[in-house]
Formats: sequence, C-alpha cells, structure tokens
Amino acid sequence: MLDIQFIRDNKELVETKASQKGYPVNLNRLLELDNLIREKIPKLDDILNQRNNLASQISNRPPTQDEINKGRGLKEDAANIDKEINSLKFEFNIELKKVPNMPLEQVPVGQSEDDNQVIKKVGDIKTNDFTPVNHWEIIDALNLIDKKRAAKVAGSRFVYLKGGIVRMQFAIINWVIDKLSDEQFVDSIIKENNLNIVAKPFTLILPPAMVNTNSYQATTRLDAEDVTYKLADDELWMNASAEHSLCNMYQDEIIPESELPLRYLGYATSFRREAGSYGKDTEGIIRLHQFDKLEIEVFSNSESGLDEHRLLVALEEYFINQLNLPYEVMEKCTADIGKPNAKGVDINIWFPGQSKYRETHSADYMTDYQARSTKTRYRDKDGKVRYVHNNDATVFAFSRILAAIMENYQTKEGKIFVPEVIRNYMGGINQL
RNA sequence: GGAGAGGUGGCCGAGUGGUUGAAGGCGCUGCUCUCGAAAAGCAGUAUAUCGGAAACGGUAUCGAGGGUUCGAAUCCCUCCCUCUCCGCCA
Repeated sequence: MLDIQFIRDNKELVETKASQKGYPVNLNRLLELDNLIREKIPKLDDILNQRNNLASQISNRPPTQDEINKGRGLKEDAANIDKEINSLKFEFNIELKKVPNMPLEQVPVGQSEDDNQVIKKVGDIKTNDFTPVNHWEIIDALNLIDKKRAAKVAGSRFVYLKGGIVRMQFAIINWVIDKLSDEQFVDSIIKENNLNIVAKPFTLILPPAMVNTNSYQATTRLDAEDVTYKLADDELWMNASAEHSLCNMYQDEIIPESELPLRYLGYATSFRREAGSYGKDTEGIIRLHQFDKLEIEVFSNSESGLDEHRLLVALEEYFINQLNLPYEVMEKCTADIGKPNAKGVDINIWFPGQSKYRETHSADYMTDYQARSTKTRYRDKDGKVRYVHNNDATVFAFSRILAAIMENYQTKEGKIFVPEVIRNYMGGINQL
C-alpha cells in the first residue's frame, strides 16, 4: 500500500503516476473517506475517555443507578461511532489498495510493454551450419519429456520431465547455491558494480508452497483467483511465485536495522492457472501450470533498496553469462512494472529455435509498498520505526531456462551439450 | 481426526472483574561513580492512531474477533496458533 500521508500531500502526482502505470485511480473518494475517518476518531476517543473516567471514579464501590445509566449511554454512543468508523475504514482500505506504488523517476513512461527499453544486449547470437529447432522438438526426440501422459494424469500444461534434463535442473540448483552462499563471490559482484551495500551471502530457504488469504493479498501481485489456484475449502492459495511466501515472512515484525539486509535464496514450485493464455505457448515447456524456481527475496533498509535491486540484476546477468546465453536487459516501463513495483527489470534470453528473445527473468523493486501491507518494519539507528524495502528477483525459472539451454546448446545431430559451468555438477556428462 | 494443557511487553514471568499499558527479573540505552572498564546506584526503554511545530496529551492493543458489565488481561462464545498423548502418515 502507498502511504496515505503521501497521497494527501501529492494528490495530482499520485493520480498521474498511477495512470502511467495503467492503474488509473480517482483519489477523491479515498481522501473524502480519510477526512471522515479522521473527523470521527477524536469524537470516539472523547466518548471513550468519558467512559474511562466514569469507571475509575466508581472503582471499588457499587455504582449508583445514575452512573449505570450514564455508562450505558456512553457505551451505546461509542458503539455507534465505532460502527460508522469501521464501515468507512472498510471502504477506505478498498480504495487505498487500488493505488499502485509510485514508479521511480528513472522508470521510462510507457503505454504498454512495447515501451520497455532494452538497455543492453549481451552475447553473440551464434550462426550455425544447421537450422536450430524448437526445444520441444529436441526434447521429444531425446525422450526427455512426456506431455501426453502428463495430460492424461493432470491435464494440459503439465509435463513429465525425464532423465538428463532433470539432472541438469539439479546441477544448476547446486551451482547457484554454491555461488550465492559464498560471501566472497557476493562481495565480488558488489564491488564490480560499485554498490554501496554489505557483502552478506544468501540464506537458502524452502518456503511454504501455500499461503493464507491475508498474506497472499498483502503481496499485491498475481493475487487474483484467475491467476492462482486457491483451495476451495481452506483459505489457502498455491504460490504463484515464492515471492508470496517469502515477502510475508516477517509480517508484523520490527527487525533491528543491524540484521539487515536479509538475503534469501528460495527454491519453490510455482503454480499458475494461465487462464486467458489458451493456445499460447502450448508446445514445449515455456508456459506450464507448474514450474520450479530459484528466487531471491531481500529485505533491506530504505537507503540500500535500490542498490540491492542492482545487485540482483547483476547476479541474474552473472549466471546467464556463465551459461553463455545471449540475452537482453530490459528496463520495464511504467505500464509494465506491475502494481507493487517502483522499478523493474526483465531479462530476455535468445531462443534460436524460435528466433526471438523470450522473458526468463525479472527483478522487482517494491520500495516500502509491500512492507506497508505485510507490516514489516525495522528500527533504524535513531530508534525510529520504518518500513523495510523489498526486492524480489528470479535467479532461474526452470523449464524456461532449460528450454533456453536446449535451444542454444543443440547440436546438428539433435543432441544437447551440457554447459561447461555445470558439467561438474552432472558427474562430468557433457552431452544429453 | 480424538483427548488434554496453554498463548501477557525484546525475553522470562506475576496478575482471575476496579487508575494494570500491565509487578518483578533479564536484556538494552543514558547518567553518576572510575584514569578506563567491570560492579553498583539512578533514570529511561512497546506499537498503532488522533491532536500538536514540539514538549506532551487522548484512544486502542495482554493470540484474533465477538459478547456480558458502570468497568475486562481477568467472565462467556467463536476462531487461530503452540505443546503433550493417541490415531494416521513421509
């Protein structure tokens, strides 16, 4: 949620930026409700004050009939105003949640994802002496996938992945764990990028795959029932991303600033309905109802939030570079960064079998927007309580990164070379 | 799923209807003492919200929500969570 004080002080700015993000809001009703609530609160407080005074006067002797009547009257008055305030607050919260986070100055203004800006392209697109094919043709031929049987058992957009490709997933996981647990490695990336943040390794974490409604909605991303699977009987949602269980970890807590940043490397399975994407990417393993992800979540103070974001992008790039995959880095425009984001970067990897870049990574910087709904705060050096800044980023979304490797590492003979950096993690196998 | 016990401040822990936002202890912060430190002594030490430039004041919060009462941490109801035993399972 956005700070109501900020909205009061910057009505026009908030409306402008909200519509730049594609979340047009009319703040009149919100501010009207805000005023009504703040008019009524002192009135309620006054009645409660009278009630407290009356009770402490009576203390330890039987009350007179007059006092009993007065007390009952005050109770009724308080209940009435309280009821009014609650219904105003209910509507207020609905209106407040409609307001998206404000984009940072540097975020390009745009109308749609077409206005995202490619800020760099890295790696040469190889020219082969053969025509590269789609990853699904390769894995099919190598018998590394079984979609027919998966459809029979679970439905479309599910797969059985088999054999070497599965092993490759675990190899990548172990490689990433080794790197991100290594303080010196993290430090080297920070130094290379001139970031003003501490070298602290990432804590490995396996989060819950399901999240209750309150936590799910506090994330303010992918929080609709047509995106996410919700268990009918319980108030539980399947993670559409580990972000949902990770960003809520410290809800209602006040963290000492000395413990920040908290850097987590989570591994979790994500579940998505993909409603509305019928017919899109039905082949292959680009768009599935279920996929595994190595994902980073960072809680930091407000000063380091942006540099933490830069660190995460740098780490994403490092791993892709090590895999020798051509990619482009894209600064997402206001229309594409998403409701809770202040800034966002996507990385698209080149898929030679499809002759195009496809989105494989995303790094999202939420400033204090998520923390205000998860109530995650820290106590700064002066003892002041402030909201943490959240950062979330993909390290690798499996199936997609496996598809990228398959297309980029395919041989003329229809085999797949194993990228050099992960060979040791695969028992030395160099080809699938 | 069945039976039982319990949830109080950063932590431990007292409190079963009346100035209890909450004793006491630990921790933390400041001051005194000291050349310095330790020890000791003194003082302070929750969050949210409203008003206020601030100092400060009002209100709410003892797992959550509702109820009884002039008055609730204390009584009643519902839910959540934790622990123990049984069952089931990896």
